[in-house]
Amino acid sequence: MKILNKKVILDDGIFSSTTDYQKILDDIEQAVYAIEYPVGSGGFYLNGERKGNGVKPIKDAFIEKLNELGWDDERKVLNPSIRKRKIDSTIELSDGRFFGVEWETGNISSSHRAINRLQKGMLEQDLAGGILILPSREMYNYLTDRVGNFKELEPYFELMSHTNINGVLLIIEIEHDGIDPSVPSIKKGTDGRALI
Amino acid sequence: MKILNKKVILDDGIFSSTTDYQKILDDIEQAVYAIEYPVGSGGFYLNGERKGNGVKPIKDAFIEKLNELGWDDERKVLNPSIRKRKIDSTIELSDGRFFGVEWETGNISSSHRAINRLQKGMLEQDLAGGILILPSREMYNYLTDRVGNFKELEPYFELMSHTNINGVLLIIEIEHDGIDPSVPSIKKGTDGRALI
DNA sequence: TATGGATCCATA
DNA sequence: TATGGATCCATA
Repeated sequence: MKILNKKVILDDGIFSSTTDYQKILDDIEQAVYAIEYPVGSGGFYLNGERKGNGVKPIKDAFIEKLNELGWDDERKVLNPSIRKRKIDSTIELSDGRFFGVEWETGNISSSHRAINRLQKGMLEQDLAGGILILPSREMYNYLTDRVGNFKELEPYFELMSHTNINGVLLIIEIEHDGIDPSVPSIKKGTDGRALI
Repeated sequence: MKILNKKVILDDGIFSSTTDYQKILDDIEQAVYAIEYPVGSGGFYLNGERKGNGVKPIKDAFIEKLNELGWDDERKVLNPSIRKRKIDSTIELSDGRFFGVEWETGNISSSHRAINRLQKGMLEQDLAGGILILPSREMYNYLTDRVGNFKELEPYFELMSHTNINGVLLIIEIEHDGIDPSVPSIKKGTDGRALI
């Protein structure tokens, strides 16, 4: 899997200048690039059937990879305030706050909620920042109809930036490495481990 | 149908002091209270089956009533900029701007998008304000699972207020008048006219 | 019971 | 093709 774009929605320049933040970006890149399909292919290939691939296994693979890098998925996290926020994956920072990542697999409308969930955590000082990861519109063509995608959320980026909430908020656009008609469709319920 | 609550999310005190705004609130109240089920009962009664009632006919009845009061549903509106915004119902103001109303019937996550849609219109100066109408949690119990409801959006109200966008933004909580096991369930696809 | 999601539909 | 919706599922 590859990263096409990292769009900065909010950045007050403070947390983004820390080494904690650099480590977070490294982890995210590593986890995205680690997602393989088929396993061992050295890349992420979809079979080209439009609306033909389920999204959950891809997300599971990413979250599992972050777990390996020391992050906590929403079931692992112990801090009560963070646990209630039900953020896909979080990591604790040197100052006791957290950083949250959402990998969007629901309907595009739930991408609006995901951004709100991250901004709410920032506004309430639990989060130093957050990242929402979305498929490109090109990748979206091969996934479950109406799932969140970068292009469809783009018209709202300016609105989402129009606030004085402190911290860093990014939206990262990802994409498959190519189409390969010989690979099977990714089905709903497939074990995410199979994609790392 | 009755109104339980009018929550002010944004109000800069300017548009909210106009007679245009008073007329808008009157129209909304009139349209909500005009929704009857069964027709002629003088109220809005649900049959008490949990998750048993479709929401579209209720919305259709409300939008049709606003049309009668001079508002434009998303298919009627002619102004190109407003038309693109796909707001459920709008009305043109004395100053050439518009006011928008969304009656939420989709998933709760789409209520986040509906608020963003209204705030975007306000930020871009097309709208002087907007209203989102949501069922109470009590009413939600009898509607399609996971539809937008006031209580579930409430934790986000403070975040939604945390911006300096000009104009008025309200969230109105509505509720049925009572339960009557003798009335039929409201089914998907039922003509909204039947509920006015 | 509460909340995030996953999926497919309708219409311009 | 693009966008808002409508519905039901999974899990804590």
